Amino acid sequence: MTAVPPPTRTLPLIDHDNAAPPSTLIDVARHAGVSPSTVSRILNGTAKVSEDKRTAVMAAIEKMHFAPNQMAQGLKKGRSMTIGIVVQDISSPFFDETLRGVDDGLKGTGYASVIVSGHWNAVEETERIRLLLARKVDGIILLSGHLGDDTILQFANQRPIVSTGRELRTKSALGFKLDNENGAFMAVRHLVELGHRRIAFVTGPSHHRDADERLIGYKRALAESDIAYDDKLVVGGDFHESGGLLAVNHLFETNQQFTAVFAANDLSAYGVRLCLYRKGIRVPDDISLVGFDDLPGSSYTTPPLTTIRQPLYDMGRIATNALLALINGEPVMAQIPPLELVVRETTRRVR
Amino acid sequence: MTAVPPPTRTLPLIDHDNAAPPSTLIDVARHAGVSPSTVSRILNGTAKVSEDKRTAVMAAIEKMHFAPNQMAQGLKKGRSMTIGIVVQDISSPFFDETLRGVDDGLKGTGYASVIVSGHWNAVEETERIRLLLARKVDGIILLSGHLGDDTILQFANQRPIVSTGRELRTKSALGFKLDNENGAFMAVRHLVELGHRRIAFVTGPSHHRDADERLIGYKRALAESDIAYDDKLVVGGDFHESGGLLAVNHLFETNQQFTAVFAANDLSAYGVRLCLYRKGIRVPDDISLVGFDDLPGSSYTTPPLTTIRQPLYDMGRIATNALLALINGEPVMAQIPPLELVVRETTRRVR
DNA sequence: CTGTTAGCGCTTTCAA
DNA sequence: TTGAAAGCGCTAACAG
Repeated sequence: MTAVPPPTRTLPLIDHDNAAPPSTLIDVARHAGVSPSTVSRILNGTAKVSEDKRTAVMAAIEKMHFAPNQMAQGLKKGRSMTIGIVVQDISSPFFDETLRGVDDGLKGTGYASVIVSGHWNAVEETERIRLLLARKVDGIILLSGHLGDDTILQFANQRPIVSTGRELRTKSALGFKLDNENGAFMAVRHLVELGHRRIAFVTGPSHHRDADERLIGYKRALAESDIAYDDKLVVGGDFHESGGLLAVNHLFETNQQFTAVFAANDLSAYGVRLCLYRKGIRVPDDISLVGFDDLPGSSYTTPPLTTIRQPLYDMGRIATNALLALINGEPVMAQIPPLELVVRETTRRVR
Repeated sequence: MTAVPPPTRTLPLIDHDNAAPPSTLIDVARHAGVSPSTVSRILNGTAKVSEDKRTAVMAAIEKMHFAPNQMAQGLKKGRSMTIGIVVQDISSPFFDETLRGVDDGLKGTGYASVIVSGHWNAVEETERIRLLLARKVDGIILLSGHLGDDTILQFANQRPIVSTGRELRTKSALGFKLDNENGAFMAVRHLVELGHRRIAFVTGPSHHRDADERLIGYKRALAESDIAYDDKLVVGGDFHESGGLLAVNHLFETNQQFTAVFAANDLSAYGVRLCLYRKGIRVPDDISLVGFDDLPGSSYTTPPLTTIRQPLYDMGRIATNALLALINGEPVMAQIPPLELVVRETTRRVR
């Protein structure tokens, strides 16, 4: 027997399976008997390549299950084919709808997205954007951000950014927003037209831009209808169900009289709805209710919710197209659909 | 005047702004008067570095706003610090909760995730996994996948994979599932204990593993309660609200008698609820209703939904921890919490 | 403790 | 049309 010195490292043989060694472009080249550049050219259509070499290469690629290493490609080309998305809440139907739009907008472009959450907080948001930038994302979409325009602009000269919830337009940054004030105006106006005059308002989180604008719209609608503003009818919510429930509870505890409530978003409205149910108050027979957002679930509440529809999905698509345009240095144009009142079954004429 | 030849390329000067040129590690080294390796060592804590050099480097990093290029790092180290998540629906409260768990599990690890959707379809799912692999993700989490175990295993020898909804355990793949059958059993059992004997079942999509198992649980509960199985009480849904609504509608159209309905998931239950509302049937007074999932919204439906709680968030965390362990070659152990019945207000004793 | 050197896997001049 | 060679930004031996 020949004494072969055993390898010094003990490999867990059992672990090997049929582990396919990830093949590289060089492997393919070797296998096909051509140079790496030729393979690259075929992959990218960068130059004309003779038919026989092409087929040889294709065969090798097929056989070796080769797929170019995107990190290497990215490093070389300076493009990661990845965009970053900053949301505020990783699990909220609100952001979901928008993300669906983004996803569809990215379809077929070769781009993938990494989603991070700013958790409704400027510090964390900044942090996350830094991370995305270090990952060399090719662009960033900011959904309902909490940053100042100046900060955005700062970041935007590293990578293009498009942001919802703000007006902005430079060579590398685009922002667009919906008319929250007018949306709220429409909601309250609808209620007024049904004869309501004591209309409560469940606000969003304090200092939240959208929420504040909705409050303004509420006030304006009252003013234009010659209804005196009563701040005891305005009660604090937090854009969540629990906030809405607590808010209306508070209204009852302080003995307010009202025939309708307008909630700053649909989630709050759901909470309001539950509170009313608990008190045995019928919707819309006793009290009318209007939300804001038109979440996918809002057509299936009991009863289906009257609300202001935000074009969430479209915003995702539009933001994506705009970002792609910015990245490619193409002209951007963003035509965003307006808010609209969706009358379902939680509102009715006051008796 | 000296005639200076104009540059051949016309640069859009206006575009330049204060564009900070992304600095590299080499820039930092030069700036601090040390070698690149020293900078790298400081960044990675790979070796001891004298205090003065360290401070010089830190200063340079600070000053130049340097952040290491992750693509270069990744290429070199063979780790992208990115994991891939495959969901089936980019905007569903079901996946959201799980994603939140994943997100929390990743917190502080330096990993980011790219989320892709298989759209409930094996072909697309395979395609997406290929994409993730080409992106050199360090591991993959598969949520409610549609692939066969063999396919998973195949992929798993490129990168570790953990999957929900299947039992699996190799060196590079882990799968775990909840006991859907037992969950359904508990739901129906609860109804039976309340005196119900005519219990309708709204199924999930056909050939969907979880859905099928829930049907089996439904049947078993009936059998063990000596209630004859009546297939006219079992009607097809699709895990969406609309399916639930249509299903119950069908029940009425075919004149079935029943006092309770068990929906294969919460979304279906919402649809059932709406159908009942439209018919003027009270829940739970006239008909009891049980769902499956316990989505975040289910405690705010009207009335709050009795359902089988899936530990969605925990599954996300557990899957993440397991994947991280697989990636690092550590031993994995997954202790998953059980399903449980959450009794809320859509069920009551039959009169 | 620190600098030099050689790549990671790919693309892209530059010549031929 | 095709190959050789340089290099994207970083890390990891290997000397010193």
